Amino acid sequence: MDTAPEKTAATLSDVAREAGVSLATASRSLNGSDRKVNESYRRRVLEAAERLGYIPNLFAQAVAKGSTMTVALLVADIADPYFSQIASGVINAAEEASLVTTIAVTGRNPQRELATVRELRGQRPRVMILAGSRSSDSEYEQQLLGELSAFEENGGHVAFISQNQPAFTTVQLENQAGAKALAEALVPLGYKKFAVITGPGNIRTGSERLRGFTEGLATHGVELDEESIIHASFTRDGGYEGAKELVRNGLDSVDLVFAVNDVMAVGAMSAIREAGFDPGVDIGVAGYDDIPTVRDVTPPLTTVRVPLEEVGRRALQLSFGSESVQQLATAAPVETKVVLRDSTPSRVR
Amino acid sequence: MDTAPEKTAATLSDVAREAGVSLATASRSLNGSDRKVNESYRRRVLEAAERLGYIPNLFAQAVAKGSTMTVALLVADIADPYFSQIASGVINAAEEASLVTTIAVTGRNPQRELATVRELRGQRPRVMILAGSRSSDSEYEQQLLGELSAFEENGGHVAFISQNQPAFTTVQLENQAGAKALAEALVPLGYKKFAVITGPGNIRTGSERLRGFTEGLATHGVELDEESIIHASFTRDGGYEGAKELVRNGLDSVDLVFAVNDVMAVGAMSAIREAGFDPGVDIGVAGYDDIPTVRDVTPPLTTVRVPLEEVGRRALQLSFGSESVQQLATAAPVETKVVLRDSTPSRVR
DNA sequence: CGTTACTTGGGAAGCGTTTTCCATTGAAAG
DNA sequence: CTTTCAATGGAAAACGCTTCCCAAGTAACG
Repeated sequence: MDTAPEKTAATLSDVAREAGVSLATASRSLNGSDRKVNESYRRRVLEAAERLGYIPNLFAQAVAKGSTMTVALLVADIADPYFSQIASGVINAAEEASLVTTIAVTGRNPQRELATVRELRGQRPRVMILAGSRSSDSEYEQQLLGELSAFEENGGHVAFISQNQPAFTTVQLENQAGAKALAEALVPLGYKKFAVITGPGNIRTGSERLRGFTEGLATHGVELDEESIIHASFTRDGGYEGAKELVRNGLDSVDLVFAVNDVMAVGAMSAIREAGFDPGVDIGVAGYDDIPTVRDVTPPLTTVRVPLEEVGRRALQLSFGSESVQQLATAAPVETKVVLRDSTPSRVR
Repeated sequence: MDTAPEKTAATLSDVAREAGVSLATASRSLNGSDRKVNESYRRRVLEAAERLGYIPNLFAQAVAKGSTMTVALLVADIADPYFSQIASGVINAAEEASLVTTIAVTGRNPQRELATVRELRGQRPRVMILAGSRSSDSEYEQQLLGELSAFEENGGHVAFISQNQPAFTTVQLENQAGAKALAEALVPLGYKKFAVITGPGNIRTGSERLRGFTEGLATHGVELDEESIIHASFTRDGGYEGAKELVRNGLDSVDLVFAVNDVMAVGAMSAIREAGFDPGVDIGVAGYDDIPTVRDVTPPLTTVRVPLEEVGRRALQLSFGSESVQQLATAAPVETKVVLRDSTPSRVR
């Protein structure tokens, strides 16, 4: 049995001893301290560290300093492109600030989300970023908000993405305005009879987009009746099933289906196609988010672009900014923009 | 200015004092200790903790115990579905074992990868999982391997995904065998003239898949000439550009293009379509990985399924397993399977 | 009952750092 | 020459926890 030697990693005391200096001096030479240390000492320490392959223990540092290098990110599902893009932005921004990102997933389960937040607090992260799809289930919501307030009172920062969460820093995603703009861009193309596939009632992002869309239609005097709104799970399969239901209800009268996010829209398109309709020809389809893949489905999907990477980045920066910067940026929402593609060709003449 | 009170979080001593017991007893009642503590004491501690909103400081625990609760995951690009699915598996498995996952991205840059590994060591994670696309650039590779060995010598675990990295635990992805099987499934469908879009020469996953594919063709007496192999970046845009190049070189003689991963294949399909060809009709297209979106592109993409979530999960489990379990599982690669879809219809008769 | 053997609380050491505080030195100032 | 002060090294306290070790209490046993 080739049992490994398993000598534990070199510690700072090892380095100090090796260099023949005190612990204090070693610490000061290695980690950015304001205290000056004689160049010759510093060199000796650095060399000793090199020789021993010393790597400072981040956790011990955190304990000693009373502040950590971590930012915690909560997402519903990291495999969903929406979240993985946000994560990408957060991670990159964090690395630039030499912070470490830890990710936890909630699976859109409020109960689990609450539990996760609680556990995450144990990490004493500098920032906790909660991304999207917060449910509006009030029982848990209260507790969640309470937990987060406590976290902030102990010196942590919280940033929400997408929710308008008055008590905390938020990267506003303008779901309602974006969806409204989409509707207003669609009507002039000649679409008359709309259907919407949205998420479960308790998912805010979905409701907001639905509301905005309805509003946009109303502006043009188009009404969206109850039967054309169908609720499904917030995933690709949800979109697929939603469209199936739409088909069952008789798709013929419908002009255009708006799925409240791109993955749902993509699923819907597949279902529509399977039902023998030709998306983009027989019926328009639109999504929301502009995730990368929608350029590559056929036909390319009309959607509302939201710069997800940028959003993640911004969430991190915001949570560090001074009060005023936060106010400002919270006030100035991220730029969303309607992107018309072939899935919604013009129908006029 | 509504300056927050900013009382720092309750500590274990606070709890002990509040409950009127010693630190030791408090610790033992709260965190799973083997030592039994009198029920009445335990209750008092628990109540005190509740009252104070005490949450144990994970880092302090880690320092005290000399072992951490983190697993570090290194990916090239978290926004790439390939990696985000793996990440999903890792995170879920980690949470089940109540471990915290930290993610770092390397952007496929060997230099950055090396630096990241070095920094990650500072976290003293229980496990470090390096996912895919390791380059075979020997200069950095040596240093990387050295860094990892040092990490293991200090008691850490390392798991590779996809690479056959003899010195470390590895989740084998059978790239070569999978691609070979794909080729062997494709030839009988009547395809004769193949082209391959692969990654930069130094990305192993790409080379292995290319090699397997070539091998599979050879089995059936089909040869793949140098000009039909084009190198591009390992991303969607790489696939797109690669296909464009293929088109420029004259696509007419080509029957089927195999892109070594799905995102590339999807990009390639778009380029092919833009060039006026009809993928799946004029020309077959195949990818690799079976990421979720390929079901929803048109036509649905033929590919090789690799259960990415499962792979991530397994990577984590493996790195904890006993020696023998590791050997076994390292030996038993994860199951890959050719999935024929409409992008490669049969051409015979 | 007297011994021995468990239990179980608490004091204190220890984990790997940072940082406070003191002590020493040497130079500038009078 | 003293006196004062800015520099800079080191001893030790501190961070928030776990755990070793001891002592006191209780149970078991002959």
